[in-house]
Amino acid sequence: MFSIGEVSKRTNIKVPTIRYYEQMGLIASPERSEGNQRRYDRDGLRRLEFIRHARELGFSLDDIRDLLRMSETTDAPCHEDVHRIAGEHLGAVRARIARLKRLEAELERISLCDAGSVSDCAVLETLSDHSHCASEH
Amino acid sequence: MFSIGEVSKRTNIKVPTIRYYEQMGLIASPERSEGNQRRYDRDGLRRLEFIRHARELGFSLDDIRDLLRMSETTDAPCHEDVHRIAGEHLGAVRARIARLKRLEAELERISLCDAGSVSDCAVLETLSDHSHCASEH
DNA sequence: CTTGAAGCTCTAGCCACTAGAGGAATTAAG
DNA sequence: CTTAATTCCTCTAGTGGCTAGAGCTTCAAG
Repeated sequence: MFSIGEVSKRTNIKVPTIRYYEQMGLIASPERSEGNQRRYDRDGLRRLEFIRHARELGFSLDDIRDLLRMSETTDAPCHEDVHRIAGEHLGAVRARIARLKRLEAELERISLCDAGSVSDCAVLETLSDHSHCASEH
Repeated sequence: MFSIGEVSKRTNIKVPTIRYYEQMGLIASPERSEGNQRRYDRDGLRRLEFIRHARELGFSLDDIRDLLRMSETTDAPCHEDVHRIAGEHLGAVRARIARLKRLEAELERISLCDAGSVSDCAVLETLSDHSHCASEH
């Protein structure tokens, strides 16, 4: 049995966040000690690890609720849903990467321009004038 | 003189967002018509374009407040600050790209695995078991 | 002059936490 | 066994960056 602090250390999820997940119905209310403190078992720990991992992958708490529900039942259609959710998410992640790469290029241009030659540095002009952009966005 | 709706169309910033920026002190309160409606001039428009562009580059409203302040004064140290802010931001963007690429790889693995062979599909196991990850995160 | 779109202010909601107050329980040291 | 430090509890409120809606007023086209 683990205290919430233990679980926090093991999962790298902050204590208030664990309580928040409980409140949001992502995890069941765990048993309590005589003094009303939360006590988690291995299963609770696993569930939180699942959640943290899915969060790192960028899934919303709503998605995770679905994924967790699916992970409890083992029917075929549910698993298709898992693939659908992951697939949708993959698209979004790819779009974000593409977008960030454009931003990277522009920021590079901004932050590498010579900071010494003050007056003709185009940083702020770049920020205000869209036509300076290397790519549209 | 442009109405807030005009400005919204020209800058692609939604009307309530423009009012929000005013409330947050990012733009000055514009003149008003006789009937108390906001009227913007070219300068107001430019300022909002600056903001939108900086937002697209991922700067926070706080950063943008600084950048705007700098864009009004033209001293050397300020411009160095611009470079610093942009540089810091570049680092963060690069980190995000790297992280997203790892996620992309993992999501690819999840969403491409055969949805037909149900029972031994490792999607949910992947989500729960960190050791399956191709790279640590 | 009418009507419908667009404007106004104000409050509240969104997500996923995070912070703080004020108090109770647990644990390690002496 | 007692003390002191730490962790835990609940509860409320705040964060960023908007977004939505209610209920009203103003503007512009026909």
